[in-house]
Amino acid sequence: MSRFGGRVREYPAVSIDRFDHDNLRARAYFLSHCHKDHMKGLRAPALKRRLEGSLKVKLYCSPVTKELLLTSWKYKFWENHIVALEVETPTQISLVDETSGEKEDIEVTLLPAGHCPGSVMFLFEGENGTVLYTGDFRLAKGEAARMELLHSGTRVKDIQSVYLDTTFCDPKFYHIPSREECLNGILELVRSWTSLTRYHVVWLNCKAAYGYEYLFINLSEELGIKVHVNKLDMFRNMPEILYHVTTDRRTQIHACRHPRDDDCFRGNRLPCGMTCQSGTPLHIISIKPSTMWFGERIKKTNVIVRTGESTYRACFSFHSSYSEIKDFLSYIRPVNVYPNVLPAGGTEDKVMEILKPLCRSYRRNMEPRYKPLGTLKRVHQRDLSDTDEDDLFDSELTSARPKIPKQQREESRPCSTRQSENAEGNFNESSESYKVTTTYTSPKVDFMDCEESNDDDDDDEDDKEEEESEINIVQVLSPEPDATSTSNFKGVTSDQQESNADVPCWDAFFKCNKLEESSENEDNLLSSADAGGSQSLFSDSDGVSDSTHISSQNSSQSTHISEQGSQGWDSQMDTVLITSQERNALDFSCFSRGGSRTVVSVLQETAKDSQPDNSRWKPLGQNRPCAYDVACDLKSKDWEKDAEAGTAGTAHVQDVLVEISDNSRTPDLELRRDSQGSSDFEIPLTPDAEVPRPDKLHCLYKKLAAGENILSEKKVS
DNA sequence: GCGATCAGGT
DNA sequence: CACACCTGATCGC
Repeated sequence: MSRFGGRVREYPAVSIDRFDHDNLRARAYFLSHCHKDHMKGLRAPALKRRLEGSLKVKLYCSPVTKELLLTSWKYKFWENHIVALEVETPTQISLVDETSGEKEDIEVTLLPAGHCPGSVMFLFEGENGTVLYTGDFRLAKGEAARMELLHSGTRVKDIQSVYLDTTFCDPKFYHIPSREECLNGILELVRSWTSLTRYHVVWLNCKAAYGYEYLFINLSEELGIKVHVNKLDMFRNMPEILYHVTTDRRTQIHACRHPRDDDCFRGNRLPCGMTCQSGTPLHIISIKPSTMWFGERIKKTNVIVRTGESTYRACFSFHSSYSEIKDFLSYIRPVNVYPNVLPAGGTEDKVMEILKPLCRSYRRNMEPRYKPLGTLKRVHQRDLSDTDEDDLFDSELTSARPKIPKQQREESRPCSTRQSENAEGNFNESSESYKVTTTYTSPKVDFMDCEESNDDDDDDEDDKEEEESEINIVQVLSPEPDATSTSNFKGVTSDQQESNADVPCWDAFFKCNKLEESSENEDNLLSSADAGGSQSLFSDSDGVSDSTHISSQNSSQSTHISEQGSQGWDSQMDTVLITSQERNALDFSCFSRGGSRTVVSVLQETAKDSQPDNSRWKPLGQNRPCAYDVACDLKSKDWEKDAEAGTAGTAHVQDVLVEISDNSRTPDLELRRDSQGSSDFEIPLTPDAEVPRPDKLHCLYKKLAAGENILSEKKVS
């Protein structure tokens, strides 16, 4: 929870996300998003009074935030005092002191924050320097590098201070599965359940807060099932959301709530009261979105955990993980950083210890630090969001780093035409491994801070885990093991392969982006190789493997209110607050659609991170797609393509065999981790050490296994 | 009666 | 583990 006091040191005349106490005297207010902990004092009588006596005081926020806020009658009195600022559009604001007439100009730019609909970061530029207030944010690695307006020319702006969302700024939250992984895990679970019969319904046990909309949208898009919610009037001007939610209870996906909804559920009743449909009792499972995280060295990420007979938890995070935070900050590299949040059990000092080294004000001349080897080969090309390595010896001047060249970004930018052109040639490679998804998973795994390493005994461990699965590991996708679901999966697999073969889509972009990314960042090469290699190298005996899903999907959560008329919903698109023309920015599509009951599994390996994801729908200058635009457009575009191709949609597949992957890859992984700038656990590489090659390592492992002494081969000091 | 705060719950 | 919210109790105005 935010403990930000509302004001930044550089511009004390503005208040952000806090509206009580001293903030009552602010000359301008800013609201980053519509979560209650960022709205303290916003409806207090004291502030209301102040507004009534003022012509000048305004509240600035994104159009979506304004819309959401004003939907509540409690905030209606703000109506004439809110100014919606278009995202990524620098705006000059005069801060006038109404009593003294004193005036100060400031430029503010809203940047998408990926936290919930309408969520933004504020970039302030003025006489006292450039300040970035992140609000709450979830940005995948590399996203900062793609934000045009964080740059000036080709370099990152000189940012004095960052006020940072440090919710998960603790190494124990090292990795949180990407939005796509989580989304697709949920998707496949919901798909498998709801496809059994129409009486199989899912209750998404979501909190009463904005932020789950992209989940609803994507489930609805993929499965053609709208999501039942208690209220949807706040989305009345956001057709891309509105279309996918409903107040009609006769649907198979529910996200409705009730004060005692857990009791409802226990009584086989949905929070909305539904318990049967046309006389037939419903079969309900619940899925509770929860944040799951993984320590640095965990080897697998199960994004779905079965917690009971018919209850599941699904990974879902509104906030950036530790590694994402570090990536972000080390790219921005401000002079100062101030945490907005104290992570659980953490102290300010502890957080600062982590953050300070990523700032320019930090003098690191005490001890020499070496560039980890992994970065050497990509110093010029890597993903610029990578952490500090290549600045290790640099002075402040160099902290303004080149952003990703526009052209490159353009390539990552989904564009339907380009996509279809490229698609076929590209997608095969990254989509060659498919697996029926049957996810075995243990609650322990998911909520554990897995520091256990994925070293040499991976195979053994895997065996062990499979044994465990007999006991406490559950089969997620066939909650009620029955022939139906099982055969369903199998059939699906082949379908999917077919469709993947025919339909240009997700994978095309994946590949496309991979190419893009890989020119900057070797990680993707690795994951790409992994994805391709895993299947042939390690096949599961029964074609069913312990897995997590990943796949398509986008969705940055920050949003505009926007139109996007396409296909089926033109009729709903008539109310539009803002027009963000971004067609051409939109699609990297890859949505399954239509009748496809694809089941895809992705064995995901933690260290791979979410790199590929980032590239797919990055905010790209002014034409950046908003989450919903993207979601919508993706669908429609894909639909079109599917129609053209005459095939069912496809789902993206990127398999990385977790369990196995790693004997041969361990060194790479290690290196990658190092190179991504996590400095918590690793022992720094010896400066001129060579990276062991997989074959060499294999040799070493063999010797180790045989009890031979390998020390003679390596110089040990 | 209202709001702020805290405890407790999900 | 923690988020973001709700409810209910208590306190002060």
